[in-house]
Amino acid sequence: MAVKALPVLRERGACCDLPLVKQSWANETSDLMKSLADPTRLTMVASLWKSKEPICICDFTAGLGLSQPTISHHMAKLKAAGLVDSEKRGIWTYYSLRHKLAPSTRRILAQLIH
Amino acid sequence: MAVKALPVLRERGACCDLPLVKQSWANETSDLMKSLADPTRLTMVASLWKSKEPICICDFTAGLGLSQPTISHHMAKLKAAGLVDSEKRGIWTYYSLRHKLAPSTRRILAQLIH
DNA sequence: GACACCCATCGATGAACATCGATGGGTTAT
DNA sequence: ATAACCCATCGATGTTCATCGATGGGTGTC
Repeated sequence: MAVKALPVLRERGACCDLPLVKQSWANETSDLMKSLADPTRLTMVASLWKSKEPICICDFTAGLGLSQPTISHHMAKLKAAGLVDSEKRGIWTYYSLRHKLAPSTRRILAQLIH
Repeated sequence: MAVKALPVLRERGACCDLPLVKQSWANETSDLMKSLADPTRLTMVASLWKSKEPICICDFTAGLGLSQPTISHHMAKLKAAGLVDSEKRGIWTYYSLRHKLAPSTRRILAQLIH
């Protein structure tokens, strides 16, 4: 117990420099994460990503075992996040991945889904 | 208004086939997204990612303007998600990105942060 | 030993979210 | 026109989450 080479300063914020990250980036990215932080929405996005063909809400209600308002609610969140487009074909409203998706967002989804 | 060629089926789940995604994947991935769905935690992870040097909690409290319990709480979530390691050096507890991070998780973070 | 300090945990509070039932607009078939 | 059907919105409810203050265990310093 003779030699000690550990930092023993006792002032807050004096032990190292914290590289503060730009706040706008953190806010925007956390919004994207929030929209994907749900198994139902993740399954929706992954299905749309893989199918490359629009899918209507009625199929999600049948496939996921949730009520139609719930599915619609999740879709509204994905749409608010700019991840999906909606298109009305005859009776049904079809959803698909947004065409003009930001390249960074597309790369994130590519890593997420597979 | 003579010819119409639109799909007019009227049964749920009859218009297309939904490729159901494996549930375990959705649950695990949504857990990861949840741990990242917060500006404070995102800033923490990004700072650790860039610094490549352990950072102590006291610096986060000073740099982010939050109370120490709040920072500790967020760190506990990141640790529960397997994203960070903690190491005690003298007085302070230092946090760093987990060494044995899954390659897929590492790729996701790489796309997220820059 | 006595004190100062860092950090994790607990309890409480207020906000945000997921889910559902019910309602209503819009469209197609009879 | 009437009925049937898809979908979005609204209200309500139970749950989860973020934040803080207070407490307590460790660990150095005097």
